[in-house]
Amino acid sequence: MTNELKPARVRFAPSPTGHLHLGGLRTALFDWLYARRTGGQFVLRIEDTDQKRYNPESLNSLTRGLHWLGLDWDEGPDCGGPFGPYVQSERKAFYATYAQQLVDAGHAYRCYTSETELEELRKQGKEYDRRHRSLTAAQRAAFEAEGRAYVIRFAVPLAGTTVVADAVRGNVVVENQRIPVDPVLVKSDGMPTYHLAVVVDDHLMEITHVLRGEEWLPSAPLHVLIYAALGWEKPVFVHLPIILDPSGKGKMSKRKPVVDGREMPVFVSDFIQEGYLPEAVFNFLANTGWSFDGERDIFTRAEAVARFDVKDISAKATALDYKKLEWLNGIYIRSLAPADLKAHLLPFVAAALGIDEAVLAADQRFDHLIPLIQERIKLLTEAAPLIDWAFSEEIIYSDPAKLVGKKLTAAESVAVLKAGAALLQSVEPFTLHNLEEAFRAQAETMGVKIGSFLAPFRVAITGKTVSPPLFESMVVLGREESVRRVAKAQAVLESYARAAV
RNA sequence: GCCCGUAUCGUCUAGUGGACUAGGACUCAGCCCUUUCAAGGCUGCGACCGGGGUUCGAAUCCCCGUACGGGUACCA
Repeated sequence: MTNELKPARVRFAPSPTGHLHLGGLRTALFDWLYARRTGGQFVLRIEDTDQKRYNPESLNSLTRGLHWLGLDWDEGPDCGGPFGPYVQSERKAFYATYAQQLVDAGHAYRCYTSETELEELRKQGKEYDRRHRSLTAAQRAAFEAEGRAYVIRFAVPLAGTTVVADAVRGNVVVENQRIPVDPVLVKSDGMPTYHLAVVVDDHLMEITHVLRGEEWLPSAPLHVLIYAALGWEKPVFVHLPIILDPSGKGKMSKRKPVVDGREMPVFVSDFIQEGYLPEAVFNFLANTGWSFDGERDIFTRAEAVARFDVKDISAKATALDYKKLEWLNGIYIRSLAPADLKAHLLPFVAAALGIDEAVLAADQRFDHLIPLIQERIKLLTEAAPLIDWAFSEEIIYSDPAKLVGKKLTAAESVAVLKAGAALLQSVEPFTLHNLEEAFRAQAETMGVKIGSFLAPFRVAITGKTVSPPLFESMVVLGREESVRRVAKAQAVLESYARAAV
């Protein structure tokens, strides 16, 4: 298709403080979508300017999460690029240079107020009072002579307004007086704050579109002011709507929300662990805050890339609909070729059953079971409980009453089981078709509805009242084991029937 | 408190002044199919936050109110 959009340079700039969150993943996804749509570049940059909250493990989980979703970047800490380094802690020299430039131009100043002094102000309900904004040379020299630590603060204009041009909201106008009083640009430890670093890096890396969460909108005017003070051209701001807790009240937090009594995943690692397919999460996330069109909910990566545009992003915060995500995951599971589903299922089922992956992979029963459960699961984790019976040595009929078919007495169920056992032994060959034919004929002969007739066998074979299709299950198990289970069930039910009388 | 943003079925959304008796999807209910459970098919319930304007005409534009969300750090 013709590409009418200019190639964009976008970046995903997470801070490595913990696990990658769904909201962060969505931001990364939109970044990627826009870069790919326009034929531009997707840059990964690590914003680790807060050494107190730095968590070295988060970088791994971050790249793992992005790769899992199928996102790739053109420049970043791992692969380098022409605008490196891509880790902010390695870019301190840049920030120092531009901070000094701002100070020299009178747009920023050294503030010697200590954190304890600030704390006292705060206790009195006051904010910073710009006390060092216009120090005389002598005052400044005195502080320096004392060896006092300082921060560099931005001198926010005392009057006027600042306009943030946001691609999804239009112009947001803010009075400069409402911008927080002279925000810190460089901390006393020499590290820049987000505000300085993000502006310097986005400019130096030639970022054209800044996609980030809406929580940044309030500080965007400050950023606009910094761009102006430095004489730089601004990027296009695209503030993405916040992803809300499923209840719709409040941002998603680290705490797992509970839906229908179940705890739902919040970190990307949770989604991986709980059996979600990356394609489904991709599709779902693309639909939160953006939509393919009014009619289709399901689309491929390529289709999303071909249609994505930042101007179509919604400004409305969205509650996470886990039910819909699960439904979508089910759709994607059903669309998988059996071999692919097997590959996805292997680690989950092997772990749940306590079987070695290689052993399970070679087990023919597993192959035969997969098509039987494909349309019955929404999550990969749901497979094991559906097929564990096929791999257990012994079925325990702890509740013999379950072996009784609907509208049947225990004694009648014993008779059913007995008749079926005979069939299991005689059917030749032991195939789906033959079994079904024989059982249906027998049920009719005995005047029992097929559903009731089969119920005792379902429990005998699988130990459960809900299972994959029965005849298929018997075939998977084989004649011998099927006969053995039915015989045991029959014995259990007989003694239960006797006791009941 | 102050600042900013947002406001269509319970949820995700389509809708950019007339094509809207407001469309799709999830959820929920019912029916069909059916060896259980699913899957699938069909049907149904269900919304333009309120009030003022502007206009021949408003879900769509403006104002006020309300509600919700976000921000208000030497965190990002």
